[in-house]
Amino acid sequence: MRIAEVSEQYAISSDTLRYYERIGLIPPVNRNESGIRDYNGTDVKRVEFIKCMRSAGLPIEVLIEYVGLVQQGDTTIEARKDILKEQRQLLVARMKEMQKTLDLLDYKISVYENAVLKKEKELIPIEL
Amino acid sequence: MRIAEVSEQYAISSDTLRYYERIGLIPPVNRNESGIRDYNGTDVKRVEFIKCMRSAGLPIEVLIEYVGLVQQGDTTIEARKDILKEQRQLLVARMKEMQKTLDLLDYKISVYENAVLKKEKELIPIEL
DNA sequence: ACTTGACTTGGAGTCAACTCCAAGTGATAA
DNA sequence: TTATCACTTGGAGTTGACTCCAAGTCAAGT
Repeated sequence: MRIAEVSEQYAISSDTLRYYERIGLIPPVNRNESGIRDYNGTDVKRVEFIKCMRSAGLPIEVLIEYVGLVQQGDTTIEARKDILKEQRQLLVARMKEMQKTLDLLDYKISVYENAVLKKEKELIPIEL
Repeated sequence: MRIAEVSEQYAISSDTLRYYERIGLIPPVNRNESGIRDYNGTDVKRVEFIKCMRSAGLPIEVLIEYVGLVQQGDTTIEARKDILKEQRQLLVARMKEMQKTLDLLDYKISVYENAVLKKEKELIPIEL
């Protein structure tokens, strides 16, 4: 799979994919004879994983550490689990914050809806 | 209320509070005789609102637009409602993404837990 | 043979949102 | 009176995460 295909499939720009590789978030992708990236199944899976994690706001630094540990093999399983657990906890905290904000937004929107209704009533006398 | 108190109460740095005022996210706060900010109830409420919205990731630009409309009075109620509704929808979308990520994290963590259990079993022979 | 188009690189630029700094002021404590 | 301390300003610097660019390579189509 060429970079443009991966880019399209996951809606990540080619620039970003190269950037991820440059900073070590994705290990060096294999190249064909003319030096062009050829993403294999493992590469694509990793892109998918990164995309998912990034979409939830996990920092790139943490993800670099995590994929580094994955590369190092089974001895790092505990460390990897710890990272995921910590990020999970931070994610839950962020979601709770967002839920609070959502509740406030819903309340404010309902207040505005009522304000609009009231205005409409004023414009249309009861007799009609 | 002096800036340091507001800062402490809402865990927002004084620098950030001054920054918010400078960019128009908070309207100019009243000063005492020596030019020092004295936040009144309305100011504090606004800080609280901003903090809540920012913690959920609503962009500063959007919030500036919103508080600008609030300043302009009742004629802007529809526009304000539209902004809040749009941001609500974006927020729900982000939360859905995060829920997907949370599910994947939980799955991965459970896989790691099992891997650890398996390792422990290997170390402790059945006979014991 | 030449153009087109997708790729390559290293490095610079951008953006949002802060965060820090130097130099100055004014009220209180020793 | 002098030191301390919280505040003030305008402006510069930082951070995280991209995003863009110029110059070059290579394979395929006309």
